[in-house]
Amino acid sequence: MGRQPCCDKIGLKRGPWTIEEDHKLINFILNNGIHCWRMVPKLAGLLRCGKSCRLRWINYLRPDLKRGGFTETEEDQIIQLHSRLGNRWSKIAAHFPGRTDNEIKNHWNTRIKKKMKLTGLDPVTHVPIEQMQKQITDDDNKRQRNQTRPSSEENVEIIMKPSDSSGCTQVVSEEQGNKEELNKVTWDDTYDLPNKNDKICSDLDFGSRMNPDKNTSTTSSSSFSLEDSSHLSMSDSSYLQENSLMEWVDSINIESILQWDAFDPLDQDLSYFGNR
DNA sequence: AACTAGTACAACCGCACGCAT
DNA sequence: TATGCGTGCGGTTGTACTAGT
Repeated sequence: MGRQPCCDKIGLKRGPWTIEEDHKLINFILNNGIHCWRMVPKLAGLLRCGKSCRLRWINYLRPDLKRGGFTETEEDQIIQLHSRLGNRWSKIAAHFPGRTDNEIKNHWNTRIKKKMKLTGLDPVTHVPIEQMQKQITDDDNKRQRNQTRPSSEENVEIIMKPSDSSGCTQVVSEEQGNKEELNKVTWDDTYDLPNKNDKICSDLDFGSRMNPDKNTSTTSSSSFSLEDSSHLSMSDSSYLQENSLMEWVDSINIESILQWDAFDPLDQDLSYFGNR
């Protein structure tokens, strides 16, 4: 029997999120934390699938996100980590608190790849392109001479590891590479959001997320369509852009939020959240 | 001003994994 | 052991925006 779809897509909204949806999601998570993503849209009153909510939260709404462009240092670190870990963006992102795997992946594909090509490095292997072409030619010659199938040795996954700051690489085993994944940062704290609410709110600058320094109109407008935002008055818009989430959260009528307790089928699981 | 190509990034899709039953 | 579920991950796509002509 095949796998069921993650959610019933009929009647669910797709595409860019509106401010209203963002507010509902943030509101819900800050008040209840995250227990089951599949239930989040239902309980938060969103016509989205849980997966979409999770992505929106992790990649855009999470309070501890660091917005703005990558620094040279960060780019160098990404290159080094990519040479060790390959396209394992979540592992790479774990070394950059406040950055998401999606963000790093996008930055890699749009900027760093090109930058590396310009400097003569292959973005996949981190080996100088000339050297790689020579290697390919050598391998082809070898194969033609041997006329045999590749040995199992050739199927072993290798990781290119920078041996020094110059960007030269060396080969290490995957096991060795994994051992070097130190200081891994996880986002498990998210699950304790109700308890961390104060800290999050105090650290948060919602205005800067709505109006990131890099490209003010781009990021905010891409999160909701003009059509969606057109119903907002000027005062609404400036409110959204200039006030912190703290103020916004304060302005919420908590009683109007759908409570977990109101969701009978979940009664047993809801004990997880304790009494609010 | 209008059009086009390029860029950046949010969002989606499908698969894999871990866990519970 | 097999199956189903929930979630995480990486690849890809869609689209708003910008720069160039």
